[in-house]
Amino acid sequence: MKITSIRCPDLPLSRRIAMILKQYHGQMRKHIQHPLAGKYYPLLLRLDSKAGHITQQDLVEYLGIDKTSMVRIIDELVQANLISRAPHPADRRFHQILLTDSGKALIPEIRVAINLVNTSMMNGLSTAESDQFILSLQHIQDNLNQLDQSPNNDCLPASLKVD
Amino acid sequence: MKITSIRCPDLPLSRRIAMILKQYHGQMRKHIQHPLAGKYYPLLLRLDSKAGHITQQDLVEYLGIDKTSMVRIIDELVQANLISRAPHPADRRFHQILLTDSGKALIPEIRVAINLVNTSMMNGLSTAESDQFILSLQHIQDNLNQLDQSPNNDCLPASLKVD
DNA sequence: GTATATTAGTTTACTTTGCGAACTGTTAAC
DNA sequence: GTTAACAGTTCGCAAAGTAAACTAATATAC
Repeated sequence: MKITSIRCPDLPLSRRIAMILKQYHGQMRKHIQHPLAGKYYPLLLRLDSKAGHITQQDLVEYLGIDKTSMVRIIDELVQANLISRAPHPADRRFHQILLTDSGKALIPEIRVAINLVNTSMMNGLSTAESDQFILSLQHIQDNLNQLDQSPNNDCLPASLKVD
Repeated sequence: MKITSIRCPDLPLSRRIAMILKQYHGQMRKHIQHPLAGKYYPLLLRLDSKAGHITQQDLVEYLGIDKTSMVRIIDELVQANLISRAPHPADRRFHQILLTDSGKALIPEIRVAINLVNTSMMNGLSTAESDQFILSLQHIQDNLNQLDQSPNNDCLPASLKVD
């Protein structure tokens, strides 16, 4: 894949965001040696920060992916010996998902990669601007989540919607 | 899907962007009647704005998707009578992709939906803030594109992986 | 001018991913 | 104890990306 990055001033917002996301993932994969870690670093980070109190369902909600896909991912990571399933002491329906030592060993590299990619992509923005950018992102996410939850007069012909 | 939007202050940037993108697409689909238009509105918009001078390869580069997927999408849209393939007068390898009248008829609704979703998601941000947000997005995209193009061994924390 | 290489688009086959439905095992509600 | 709800699994399907081989048309080299 060589193409990319024709200057497109009239790019719709969603296209721009999608391209950013794609590039971001590509950069992360480039800067993390272990291919599974490059692919599933948000999951591994989550396991690291919430050590021992994460179930598959938690991950499904946190990562916003399908539970059947989650089973596949967990299987893959277990087989690669990066994580393990353990029975939950209080409720045997749950599986605790835990980082193995090999998994934990990957965390520092992941954090380095995130810092590198984040600072690279913010290059040229002032700290005030990049801070504001993050805040706006959170704000936008909140707005969209609210839209999603409101019963939402599906498709009003034109500009009738609440907001 | 009921879950979503657990407050995750430590959400990695890529996750946050991915969730925004997902929600955005969902909103667009909700506000555009025609399911194909809801799915492929960036393509249709592109055809509208560059009327008559777009080939499949152009769209592949613009949208950043695979050329075999592009064939499928074009086939689907042709069959739905929203676009048509026409031979290029100067070079018969090219196919001009054109909006049909039915396709053109969808454009206003798409523009309304984009305006609606964009303003909804920017709700609560000042105009200065949302302007700055768009600028930052463009800046970030440029930064990531440059990273992608440079041969890039920036920081090899571990063993040198050229690519 | 002919041979070769390149390009746009297509086809085929493979893989990945998400999703719905049905299933097991476990806990909660009554 | 029966029933409902939930976590996780399995299966089958559909959508979407990828890679390789292919056709047709054009460009380049000689």
